Amino acid sequence: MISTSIEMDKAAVLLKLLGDKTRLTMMKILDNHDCCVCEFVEIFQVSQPSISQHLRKLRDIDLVKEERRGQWIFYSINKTHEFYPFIEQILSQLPSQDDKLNKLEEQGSRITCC
Amino acid sequence: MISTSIEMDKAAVLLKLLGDKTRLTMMKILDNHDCCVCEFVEIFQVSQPSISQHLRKLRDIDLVKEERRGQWIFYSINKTHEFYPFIEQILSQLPSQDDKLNKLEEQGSRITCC
DNA sequence: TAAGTATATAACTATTTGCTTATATAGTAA
DNA sequence: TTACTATATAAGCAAATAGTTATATACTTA
Repeated sequence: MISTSIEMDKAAVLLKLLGDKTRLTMMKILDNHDCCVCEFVEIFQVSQPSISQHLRKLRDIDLVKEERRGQWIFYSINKTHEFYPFIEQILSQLPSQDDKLNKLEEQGSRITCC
Repeated sequence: MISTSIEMDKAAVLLKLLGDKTRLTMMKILDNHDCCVCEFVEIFQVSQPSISQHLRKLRDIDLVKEERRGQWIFYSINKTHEFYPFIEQILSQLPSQDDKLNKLEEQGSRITCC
């Protein structure tokens, strides 16, 4: 059946996107907090373009939204995505990543940046 | 925390494995039925080595088990896997792939082979 | 035993991926 | 305006991926 086939296609695409530790952690964080690019750069200790490219992949299929706030661009989860319930159910089974944001806060990186 | 990090690692590895349409469909089928290699070859219309290689990846992290039955080697889901509940919850949200096995049955491929 | 069938592995290839550095774009503030 | 900050994009590269064909292994059956 065509609809079935399309859904498996879409599911595989989503799972592949989540099948990268950086993106998976991003999504887990974004599920509870909006974040800007520079925060992710700090958290993952990779280059800013690398973070931008991960976010672009997530944005390209509408999993996340971007919103400019002054100098910064904040990313948030798109909870209206057709597949958000699917994604959410996966994310809910992962350990909280709040410690990473807390660490930023302690460093002052969260406040400085956003 | 190290344990958290390890779990995100493992989850990403699992999701990456599921993030391939062939393997995802295999897992969905195996969740309800044992299958042998030649059935998958018929279903996916790719070469036998390609199927063997996908199954090997799934077996390498113990997601599936193999069992010889006479001339054939049957694969089944390893329901005792530490992460099986995680996997199962994903698979449960996918459309049934039974039509693919039914089609084999109609062709006589299922009976002939296994 | 020899021939046939099922599966695994090896070797190769084209494509995709995730990273990097360099640069472009866009907003902020002096 | 000019300098600065935040982000995106381009280009290039090494590694990973998924497929192929050729071949090896292992069981079945005559």
